[in-house]
Amino acid sequence: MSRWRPGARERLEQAAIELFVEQGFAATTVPQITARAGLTTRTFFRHFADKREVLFGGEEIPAMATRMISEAAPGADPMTILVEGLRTVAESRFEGRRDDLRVRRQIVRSDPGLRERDLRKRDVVSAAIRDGFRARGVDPLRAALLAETAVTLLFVSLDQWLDQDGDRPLFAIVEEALAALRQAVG
Amino acid sequence: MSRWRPGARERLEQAAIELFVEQGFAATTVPQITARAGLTTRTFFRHFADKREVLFGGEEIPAMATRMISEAAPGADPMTILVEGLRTVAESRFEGRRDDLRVRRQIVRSDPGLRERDLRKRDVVSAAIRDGFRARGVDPLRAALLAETAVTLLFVSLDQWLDQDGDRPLFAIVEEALAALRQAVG
DNA sequence: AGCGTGATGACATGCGATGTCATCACGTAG
DNA sequence: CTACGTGATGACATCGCATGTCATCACGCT
Repeated sequence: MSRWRPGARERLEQAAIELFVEQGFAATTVPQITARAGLTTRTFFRHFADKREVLFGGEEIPAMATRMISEAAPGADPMTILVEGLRTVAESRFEGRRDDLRVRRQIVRSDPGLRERDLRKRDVVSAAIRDGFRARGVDPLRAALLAETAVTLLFVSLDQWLDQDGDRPLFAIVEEALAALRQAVG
Repeated sequence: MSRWRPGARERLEQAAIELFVEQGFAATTVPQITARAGLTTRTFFRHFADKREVLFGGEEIPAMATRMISEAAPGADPMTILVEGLRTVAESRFEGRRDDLRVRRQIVRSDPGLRERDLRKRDVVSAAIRDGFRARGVDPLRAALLAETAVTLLFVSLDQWLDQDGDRPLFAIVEEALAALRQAVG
């Protein structure tokens, strides 16, 4: 084995979530997190830019968006690309993780600072989609509107999906939301 | 005159914007702002919850949204209420302030933390619209989608409006964005 | 065996943010 | 005219986040 136990980042994420649930985000200090993970404060900030970031590790979704849009068939309709992308993201990144996501949502809702960070992460997704469509030649206004709409559909549906008692698939709710949106604005 | 020069809040806002332009948001300390405004650090935090908030003083837009939605004609179509609300906000809160808003946008763009705060302010607007429609009996899914769409239309259009060299009215761009959205999702 | 590399620990520091109490001017009641 | 309440501000202290710097140690490569 190496000098240090492996998985420092994962241990920090786990310890942080535990402490946030136990005593709240604001009441949890970084030294408490690192103590539980068996590391030092300085190491925490080498893995995460700030205390909030420990809850928002992944950059996979914007990367998926960029890839899926750039690899779509040359003449494909943007809205078709969008819906297929939403299906892929819903099924690969959210489906089957409802309990974890509910815990996360509860923590995020408990702190305005975490809500801000959450919104910025969504904005990064939106920017990736927007830039992806622009690279395909979609005009900037439409690209921006499509990107914002995609993020709206995904996260409004995500909230409904986490609220429900049953187990309707997330993407079914996304499709329902899209139909509702079309009716509402049309 | 009173013991203290009046307009402490306005002086702090003015001094902060000046310093942010001169030397950047991160490089500006609260003591620098208060020194220029002739006040103390403690007084700054009595007027603003944190350093970012000095750029986001107004709560008028969510209040306008709540009022306009609740006072609309009983049977009015939600989308009609929305568009009329966008017209009112565009003309009363943005039109004629392009230079100020450009400076503000530049400052906000220069710092990720300010971008986060900006997104949260938009989210407050969205929540006000959503709750307003729910109070009218609109079903929750549609209320959330309408609210997010309204915020998207307003701020995507605002960006285009600040980018343009000419002087098309903001609301004209909002209408163009709505047409583009209808075509894109329909 | 020696060296480079990368992750971590140890130490120091600045600033944001907050709690507490004192100070002073104004308005109002008596 | 005096006394008191009220509200804004100043002065002081404190905590925790965030960051810079250097040392330490294991591993892999040569």
